[in-house]
Amino acid sequence: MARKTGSHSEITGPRVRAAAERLFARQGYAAVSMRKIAAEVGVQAGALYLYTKDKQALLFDMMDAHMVALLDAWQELDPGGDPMMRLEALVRFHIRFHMERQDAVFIAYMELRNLTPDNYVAITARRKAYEQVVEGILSDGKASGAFAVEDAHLSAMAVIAMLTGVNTWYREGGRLSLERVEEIYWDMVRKSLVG
Amino acid sequence: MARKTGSHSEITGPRVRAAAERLFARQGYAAVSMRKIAAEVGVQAGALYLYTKDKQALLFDMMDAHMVALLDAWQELDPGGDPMMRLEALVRFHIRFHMERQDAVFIAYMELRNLTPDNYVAITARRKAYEQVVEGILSDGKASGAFAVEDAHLSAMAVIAMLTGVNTWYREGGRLSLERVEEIYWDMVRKSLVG
DNA sequence: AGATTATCTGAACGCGCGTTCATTTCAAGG
DNA sequence: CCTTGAAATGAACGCGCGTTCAGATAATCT
Repeated sequence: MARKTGSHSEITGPRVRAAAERLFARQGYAAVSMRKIAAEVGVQAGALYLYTKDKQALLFDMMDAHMVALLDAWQELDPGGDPMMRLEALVRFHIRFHMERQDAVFIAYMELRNLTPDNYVAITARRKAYEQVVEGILSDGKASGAFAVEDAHLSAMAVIAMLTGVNTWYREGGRLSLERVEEIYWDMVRKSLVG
Repeated sequence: MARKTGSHSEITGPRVRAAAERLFARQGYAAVSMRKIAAEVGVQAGALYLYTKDKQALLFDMMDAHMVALLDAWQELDPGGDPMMRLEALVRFHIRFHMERQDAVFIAYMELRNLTPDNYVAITARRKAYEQVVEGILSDGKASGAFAVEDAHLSAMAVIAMLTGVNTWYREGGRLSLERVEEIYWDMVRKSLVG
């Protein structure tokens, strides 16, 4: 396994990234050594550098890929049009997408401070783009009279925090199915935004 | 500065704890060395051990103190009685309390995985106690018909996530005063829970 | 089979880690 | 002025860190 030839690959090798993602999510970037990641892959530490420039690139690559996947997936799914329908689609999408990527989400939220300044700026820009997707829907709904929103930015942040919070408590096989959770959250979000 | 005599103090020295809290919040527990904390206090690393058993105790003490302060402060403020009034009091209290302790809150959420198993259990128990405060209010309101809540636990988690989320975006001197933020969040929470 | 290239090892580098402890500094009380 | 004991130093300990690289190994192609 490895890159084709010459200089190191632009994209972290998938097995290395998967191992790093698991470990970063469970123990945190700073607490995970290259040797631990290598052991998880079944290789010596030096071999990792065939797939990644350094440890920081490992973190940045997975965070950036996650944010891009989030934005792309929503663009694919965005029905456009009626703000109420768009928001419902987004709420359900957000919960589903985040629940399917618990490790990546955890890392995206917890490891921002371990990014170099340049990388921090890049990831933060992606986050802002997603926040503006939500804020845009709320603004449209406010303009059309569908939502009774005083401050679209504040409400967007409130909705995102609420939805992402599912990750901290929901466990598969629990009392509620994910479909049920989706339903109830959408109900709460909708009610909190209409007069 | 230091303990009275004999064995190390049960309570981390306040200056050491303040320095550790600042640094843990900004760089993370794993990335902060005892030498960095010592430098922040203006002392050599060895001197820290006059005030704390070890690095782990530094983390646990501040997290435990934070959770106890949260629970005590609410007990002091809890008006009891009408669930709607209690919930409003809690929403405003939660936002204010958390905004005044941004570092401690950040640590309480981010550093759970750096606790030893015993310490993790202890802190998690405190968290559950607070979650049950909120869940209790929602259950009462459901029973009395004040709230249209399908699952009190889920709604409690949703509310807590939404409220704590304020910490991630609110900055003093911004567009909105904290009073205004309190107002809008309470409005959203209330609407999301009534029919 | 032999050559070529991709893949990986294992040792090494300088460094900072958490923690301990004998020793020194320093303020206060007699 | 001398004693006491608290407060802090600074060196030391063994260890694991991120990263590099010369060399070994394994796969592929002619």
